[in-house]
Amino acid sequence: MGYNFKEVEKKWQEKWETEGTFNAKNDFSNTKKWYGLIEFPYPSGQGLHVGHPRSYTALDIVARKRRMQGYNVLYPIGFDAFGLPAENFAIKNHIHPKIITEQNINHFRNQLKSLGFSFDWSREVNTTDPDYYKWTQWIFIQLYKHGLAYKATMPINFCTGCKVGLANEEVVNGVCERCGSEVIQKEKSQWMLKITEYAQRLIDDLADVDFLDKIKAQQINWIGRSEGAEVKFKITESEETLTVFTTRPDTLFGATYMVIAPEHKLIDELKEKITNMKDVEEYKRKASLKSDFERSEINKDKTGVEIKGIMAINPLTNKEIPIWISDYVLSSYGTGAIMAVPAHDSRDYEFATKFNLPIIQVVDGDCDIEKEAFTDVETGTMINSGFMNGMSVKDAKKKVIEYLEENKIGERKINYKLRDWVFSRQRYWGEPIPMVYCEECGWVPISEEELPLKLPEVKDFEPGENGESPLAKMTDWINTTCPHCGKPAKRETDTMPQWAGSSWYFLRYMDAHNDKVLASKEALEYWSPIDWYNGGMEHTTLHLLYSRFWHKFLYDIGVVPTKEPYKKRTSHGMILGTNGEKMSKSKGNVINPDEIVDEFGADTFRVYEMFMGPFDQSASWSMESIRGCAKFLDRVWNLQEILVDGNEYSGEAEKLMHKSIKKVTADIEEMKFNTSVSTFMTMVNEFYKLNRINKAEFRTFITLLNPFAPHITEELNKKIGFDDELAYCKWPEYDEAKTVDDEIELPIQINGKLRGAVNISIDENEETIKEKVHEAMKERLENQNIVKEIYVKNKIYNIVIK
RNA sequence: GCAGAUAUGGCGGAACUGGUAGACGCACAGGACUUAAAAUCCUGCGAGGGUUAAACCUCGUCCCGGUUCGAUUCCGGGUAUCUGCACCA
Repeated sequence: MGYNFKEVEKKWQEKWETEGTFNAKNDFSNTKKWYGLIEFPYPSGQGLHVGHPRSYTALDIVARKRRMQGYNVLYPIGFDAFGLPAENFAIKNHIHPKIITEQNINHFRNQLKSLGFSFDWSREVNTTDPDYYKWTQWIFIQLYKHGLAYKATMPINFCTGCKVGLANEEVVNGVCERCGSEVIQKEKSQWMLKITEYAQRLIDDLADVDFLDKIKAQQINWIGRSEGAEVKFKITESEETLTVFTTRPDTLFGATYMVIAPEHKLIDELKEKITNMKDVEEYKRKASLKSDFERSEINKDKTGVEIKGIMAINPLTNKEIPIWISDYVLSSYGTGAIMAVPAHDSRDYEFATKFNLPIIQVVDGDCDIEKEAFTDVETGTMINSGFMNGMSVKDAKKKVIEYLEENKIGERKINYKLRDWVFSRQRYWGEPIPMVYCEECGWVPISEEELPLKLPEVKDFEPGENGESPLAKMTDWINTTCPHCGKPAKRETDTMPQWAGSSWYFLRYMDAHNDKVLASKEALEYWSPIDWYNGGMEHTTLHLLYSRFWHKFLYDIGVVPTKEPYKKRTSHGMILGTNGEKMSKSKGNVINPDEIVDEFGADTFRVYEMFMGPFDQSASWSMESIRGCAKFLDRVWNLQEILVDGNEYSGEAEKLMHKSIKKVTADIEEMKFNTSVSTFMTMVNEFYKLNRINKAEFRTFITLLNPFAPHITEELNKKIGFDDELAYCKWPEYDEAKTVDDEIELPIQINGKLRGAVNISIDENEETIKEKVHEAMKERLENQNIVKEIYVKNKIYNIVIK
């Protein structure tokens, strides 16, 4: 009789659901708690992607193992449901995004349930639910009250055809994805969050968490701390100064020109004095067409215009040097202006060579300055640098900063690449920003009792004409009174970015239905911090940083008990199409998880996704390989046919059992799920070779396999006569002494090449091994001069001959 | 461009802290069962040479170089591919 996965999986899923088997217990007295978190999905119209279950299965395995180890486990799920696709669908089809979102969520929920994850569905959250975003808005108000939210003028992508603001994603090769018109950068007043104030702490506190090293590196590089100095340059014919940030103040004597970003305010301030304003304006216009990314990408061919009529003065040499405008300098980094030292910076070198600007070498070292810039900071010696001549770069740096500070022309400065977070979106489908503008009082947050500030019902989701949110057309909603003085006032019409809801969702899971606070103190104290967070490598910069920032803020104001939200963070690789490319509708290589579950069942699906390759690396889908996993589970099912009695491991299987328990127990912690599955396969092969498996061995085997394939193992457990369920049974233990072989085959090498092997008992005396080895290698060693013999205990015996 | 990662048979991959490269699975080939096919079971399976068969030999973990008795693993220099780049999530 074959294994009927359809019947069995349905039976167990229904049982788990009606009994709430996997719901976390609100018993805060159990001190062993474990909180596992996966990134909640965006419920797209395409349904679940086969990539989602890779992460969910992995932590599901850990969660199930933890339950067996006696932990009170919280493994929640929810939906990050605000976002562009639903809104764009709404515009096209005139359906409210709320309706589409609801449909999509229902679809996702069913798909997730069909895979047998041990989620606690009683705590499901949905970021678009007013009961949820009430608290997103509440956090924003706290940020505002603490001076971390402010208004600033920032550029948005603006489509000259549709007259609307666009997301970066909607800009393809500089034109609008929809209408093909030119996209320009347009200045707009937007809400900003001061994440830069937390930059140093976001770096420092990484020391206290267990994130993969590569994730820490990504975070640190993204924040981009660099030490250097700010230097003020005087401008001729003017009282203005031009301040630059540089990491190489030691090369100040070699600064032969300045470059400012096209958006730099100096241009406006000195436009009376600039004699070639036309050229400058034209260059600015062209630059506004490019994003920062394009600007740094296309730096092979540098462009720029000299600003005529004004010069800067090098504060050390007192020489006048020209000021240029170029888009390789970004307004968003540092001060938006640089001092160019072409001899010691390769971008400046390229620019100077192209425009014939002077190159003065100030650091001497092993390099031909005629050919390229000398950028090494370790070996050089200062030249052409007045009071710094003869110093090392390191000493010169120190000296020049002292000099700058003494003479009040500059100071030591730490700069971060990290920029403040642009928090406004000119969109409908997002959390309304709970702020009101009053002519008298300025920006005022709405009263917290009024939260949630619900999205008004609108019919038309088209964005407003001047890059404004669709809410700008809702005059009834906009007009309100000032919470402060009571006079007529207007609401903010921009909404929050999708990042908002996902920056704190993990807190809501701890106490999902609380209507007084975002989560109770007891729940926060008990469940914090998240013990293990797994998600995609593509989220390791932005989402991770944003949520850490919010968490730190909530810690500062006493809402949460820990500095960091996540104790441990790991990442999974992407699942690619069968052709090795990213799955996408247009490429026609999308695998639908429903079809896989229908054909093979959830257990096979889960086992396959764990077996397909190293968890942290991308893997291509293979329809052939998944059949191998289905076959494996059939073989597991058929083990019943060779089942014999026995309450203890039999002698012939004992080593296998202890070794396998050890391997799987460790593999799960290290996320080496693929080798766990290999271990299961090897076990099954061994049982068939022995042509018997006893009850004790069977029970251990299905317990180990249960987190991977929960349905079939629960069913087998019943079939072989156990009354309990594996979900909360005890995780198997192993005896270290029984995991080692008594006898091993010791490989023998001659000059590092494998030449044979001898059987030895474990930890055998070196003398007798030597005898055995020499006996075995007798012919090869005849008339040879033995130079050296190396024995690595129980590993290898190497003889070096000459 | 900047940042992070990856590279091993026909394919996915395994190999603990530098110690028998290729576990496990797929594909393929041969055999058993069957009237036949599917399913299942058994055997083989890096390349080249060698042998009736074996033994055995040489090469082989992206490329070039180094350290070492010994390198997929460590070091230096390259190449290729993947991911992110702030309004996709």
